[in-house]
Amino acid sequence: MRYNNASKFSPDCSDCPIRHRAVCARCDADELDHLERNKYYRNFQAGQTIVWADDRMEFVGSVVSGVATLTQTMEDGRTQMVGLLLPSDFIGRPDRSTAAYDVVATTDIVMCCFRKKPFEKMIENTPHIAHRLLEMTLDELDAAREWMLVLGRKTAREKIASLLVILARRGKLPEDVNAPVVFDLPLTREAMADYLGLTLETVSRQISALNKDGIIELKIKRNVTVPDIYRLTQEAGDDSDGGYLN
Amino acid sequence: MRYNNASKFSPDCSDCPIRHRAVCARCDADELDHLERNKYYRNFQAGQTIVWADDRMEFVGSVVSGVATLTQTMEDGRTQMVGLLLPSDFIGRPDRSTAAYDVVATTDIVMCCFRKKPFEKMIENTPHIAHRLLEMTLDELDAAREWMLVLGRKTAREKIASLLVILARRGKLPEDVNAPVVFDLPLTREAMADYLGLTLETVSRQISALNKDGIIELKIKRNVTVPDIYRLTQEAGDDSDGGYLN
DNA sequence: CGCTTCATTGACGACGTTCAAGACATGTGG
DNA sequence: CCACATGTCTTGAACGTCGTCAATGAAGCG
Repeated sequence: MRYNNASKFSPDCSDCPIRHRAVCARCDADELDHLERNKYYRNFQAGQTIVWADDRMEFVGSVVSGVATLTQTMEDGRTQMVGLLLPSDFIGRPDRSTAAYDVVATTDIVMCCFRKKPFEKMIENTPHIAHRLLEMTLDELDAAREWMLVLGRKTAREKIASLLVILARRGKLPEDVNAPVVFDLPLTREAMADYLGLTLETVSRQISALNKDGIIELKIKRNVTVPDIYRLTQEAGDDSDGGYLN
Repeated sequence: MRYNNASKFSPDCSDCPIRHRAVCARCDADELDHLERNKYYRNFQAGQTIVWADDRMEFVGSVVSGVATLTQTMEDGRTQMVGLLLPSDFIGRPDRSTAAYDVVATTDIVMCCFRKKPFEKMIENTPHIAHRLLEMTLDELDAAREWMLVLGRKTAREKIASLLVILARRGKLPEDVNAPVVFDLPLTREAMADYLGLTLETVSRQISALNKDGIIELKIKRNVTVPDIYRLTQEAGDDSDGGYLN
């Protein structure tokens, strides 16, 4: 949406919108300087595949703006999304030459990239990067495990509510916990289905049901208003109200 | 089974059965020396809870022998296993004071432990440990994502077959890929159900079906013979035959 | 305007859950 | 040695959630 070409970004890391959350979060001025000299921006359009599973991966990088997905596909075509990449999330694994999953941009997206070899050297020489990368990986592992509960044990309605809770929280600061939340869905019904282990028809039906029950309000198909986050959280089955995961 | 008390282990890391796979795998002699002075062994019996979710975690450690599970439980009692911990796997997260999940021993188990504070210092001072821990965490993340596909998109029969493939491979070297594999199930039907997002009845039925179809052979309830791993792999839906994940 | 993509809704059926009974193995006490 | 209890597993029958197949609607675009 905003930021649909790389030139909109200054090369100055200190202005970067993901400065304090990305893999560079713990770096000091010197380290940032070094990153600055090696980084380059890349743009991808909505729907474009950023990386193909099993292909050689010659770069790694952070999502600066936009949304991407990690998906896995079986030979008969069944697909499961295994990661949702939002701004500040990291793509690519050091020490591995090929990608394990497809990475697809679901909106226009800007990435801050590094060639893989130099980045691996930086990890070795810059403990702050290595440390932050471990921290982020552990957070992703927690998120994946949270999602395993959703996939394995929740009903269709709870699954939809769980996804909406995540999307509603991400981006919003927890200050106005009780204020209505409005946001656009960055995913199609099919992508949501792939995330939740459902069919797109079931996703559609459950969203309609939540709408009818007043848990959410849909004016336009992709725009959601959540009048009461707490009720939505209850529908998700996560009734331990206060706690936000990260 | 073997190793049901700590005294069976020499304090010498170089004799350790998980020496080359655990968090210490990359350490040199000096570093190992330091670990040796700080480690201590702990035993847990089958069924015993090693860590309770949300409890304070004052140690971290590696599974030396035996099997443990990570599980998550909803208020209404639904539970989902989110990790299966086999020898060399690591328990505990540096930089976090409380456990995120229940950790339960499903067999008698021996762990090689470190108090948390000293271990965090060692991570900072010993890049080999930090690096290996990142590597292991990335592997766990891949395993979790693999499991998300199982939970979200596979049928009950494929789920059971997937679990059996993992258990059959782990421990066996891939040299005799085509030889029959025999092993004991370290999990009850209920634990398998919790792993797979099924009920224990469905697990039982599908195991019986695989037995009837000759994919596996059950003489005793907990002992499985796999005459042809390739057929089992096909039943799991992972027909890209050769590739073992790690 | 037709074409494509995305979403909604209905009818029907399959797969897995739920509820229930019983089998099997192990251990305890009379 | 048997009676009885307990935990684990198996099997059956009925039900319900969600998937499948299909038709229709809504929005964007050349």
